[in-house]
Amino acid sequence: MSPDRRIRRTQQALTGALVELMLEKGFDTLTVAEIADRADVGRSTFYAHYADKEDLLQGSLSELRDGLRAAIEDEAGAKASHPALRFCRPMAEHVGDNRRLHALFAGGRGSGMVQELMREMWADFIREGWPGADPLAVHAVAGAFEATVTWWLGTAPELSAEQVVLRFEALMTPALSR
Amino acid sequence: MSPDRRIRRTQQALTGALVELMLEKGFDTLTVAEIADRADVGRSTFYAHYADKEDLLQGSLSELRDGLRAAIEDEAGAKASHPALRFCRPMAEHVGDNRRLHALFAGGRGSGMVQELMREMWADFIREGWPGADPLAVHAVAGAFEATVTWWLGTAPELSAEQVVLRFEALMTPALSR
DNA sequence: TATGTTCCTGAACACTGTGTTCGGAAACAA
DNA sequence: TTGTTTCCGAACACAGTGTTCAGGAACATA
Repeated sequence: MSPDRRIRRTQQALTGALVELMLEKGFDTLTVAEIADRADVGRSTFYAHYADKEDLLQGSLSELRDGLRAAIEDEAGAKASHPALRFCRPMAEHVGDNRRLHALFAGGRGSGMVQELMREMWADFIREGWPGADPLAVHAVAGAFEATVTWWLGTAPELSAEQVVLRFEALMTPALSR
Repeated sequence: MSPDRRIRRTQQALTGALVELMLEKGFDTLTVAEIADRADVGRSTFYAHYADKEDLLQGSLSELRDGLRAAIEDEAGAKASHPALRFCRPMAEHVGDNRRLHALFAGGRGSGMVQELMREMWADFIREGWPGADPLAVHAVAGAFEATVTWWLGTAPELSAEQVVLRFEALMTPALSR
């Protein structure tokens, strides 16, 4: 991709350090010096590549997003009680397998921006499985799912992904098939 | 309430300035100096009353919350398709009448903390109208409502509160009455 | 392998915002 | 009036940001 290997090295190190540190202490309290240190990169080098923390996050996010989307679409053939909810099961399983990561996304620790992007992504998934959907319904379902995940990870972590999916589908299916 | 009038004056001025400024430019970019200036209060005085921005917000929030709750409970007798949704109509009307305020709450501009508290408050309302409710369902409905309001104010502001309520109730009622 | 370009580095700098301290002036309750 | 409490503003130390620059290292190319 990148012509110069040094650029690739540096950027990979920085995004890697960002993810590591976000898992350890969230995004808001992170400093640029901290990220550069962890990446073993000079602080001035950071600014040669990114304008600020948010800029780096933005860049890293599309990667994470693509990875997530791939992980979901692997199991896209799954059956669901309503096509709009096809995303639920693979997504819930991904959440269950990467709880710390998703706690960052769903909870408030991910800098707002992450949260917004995740919600938008969920809305996309719903739209894909549900052509011609009412936009109000799409956002309502996305919000319901996000809140459910947040509640799951924060308050009822003993539940399995399967249990959450079943209860969520049982709740939302009647709303969608009217 | 307060023994000393100066304390009351100062704290009222500060919370007032906070709300004003939050409406103008959100919470995150606010500085303590800015708040103190707007309140016409010395910066050191600010720190004599509050540890930091968040502390002041916390204090102001319970007021706002109480005001909101009162505004809702005035119209608590309203009919709804399901008791758990009784909060929707008065809340949506309050949102419609105070769009700038709620755009702060629902959107990401309110510092995360606000957002969390609002969601918790919505969950409370739902629980009150729906004793013995499944906690997953409560959070799902609260999340759905929050996302709906965010979508409304951000993407479809031309809708009236009445329209939003009708569509939201039509969507969620089948989910709740099973 | 030699050459010219590009990138990385570390230190320095100016700047903004934070939170604390303190002595004198003003407002307060009694 | 008197003694207490609060307010003020200026000063201070500190942490983080974003920029600049000169020298050295890594690179692509021929």
